[in-house]
Amino acid sequence: MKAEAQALKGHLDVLLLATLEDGPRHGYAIKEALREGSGGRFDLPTGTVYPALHRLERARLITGSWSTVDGRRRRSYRLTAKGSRQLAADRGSWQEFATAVTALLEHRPWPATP
Amino acid sequence: MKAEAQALKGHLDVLLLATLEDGPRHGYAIKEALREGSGGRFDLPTGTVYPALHRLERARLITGSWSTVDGRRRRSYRLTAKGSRQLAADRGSWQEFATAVTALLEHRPWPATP
DNA sequence: TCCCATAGCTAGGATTACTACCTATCCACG
DNA sequence: CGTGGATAGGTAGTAATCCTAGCTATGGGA
Repeated sequence: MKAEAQALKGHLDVLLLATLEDGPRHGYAIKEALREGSGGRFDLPTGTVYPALHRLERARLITGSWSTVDGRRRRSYRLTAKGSRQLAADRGSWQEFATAVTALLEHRPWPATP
Repeated sequence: MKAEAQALKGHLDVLLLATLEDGPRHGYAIKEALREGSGGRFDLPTGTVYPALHRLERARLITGSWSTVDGRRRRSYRLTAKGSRQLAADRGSWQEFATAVTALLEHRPWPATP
């Protein structure tokens, strides 16, 4: 059993959607954006990224199109309308989730302070 | 496929350990502590809680002992020394993780602010 | 009387991210 | 020239996690 495995814990999809928010990117660029945007913490193997993109495409949250740049084929992805809505919703969920976990870990009562 | 499924996303173990930080609790009480401490957000089914406790016990992060209160048998758990160390480490990991995700979702450059 | 809260449990399934592997191009360096 | 690294895409199979669905049992209140 590995120690650092499963580092993304179900939040990969939001992160992928978020990297596409300011315009289309291809898979490898998305991977790099996550690595750089997280200070190197999320340096994901391609075996994590590509299947996830396929999953998002099947769910119609993103759409991809092939192109060729410098002899290398690329698949560029962009957010669909559904994907944008999902991203907004997931952002909210993350906030809630993070607040709840932090509250429990910091031993604070839930912010219901009347 | 369910929408709200998999709500814990790999962070269940830290939360369980955290509820035991201020003293021993039995499984059901742990479940209630999580529910109340999260404002109802983490209302976990027992099929999530009990197997997780067994997992933590196998890993020697907690130890359990049987007792009987009001004719009901209980298994009380408490943190081991290893569990305490793990909790401290996991708290740090959570902070890092949450910071990274938030940075990416908020489109901020990584906190390298000079 | 009957159901709810309390208290414990398991089996099996769905989902997820990972490891390990593969192909191919372009470019820098020796 | 040729080799390795960065770029760019991919798959198969596995481990881990949390969930659903089901089970047993007690005590107390409607």
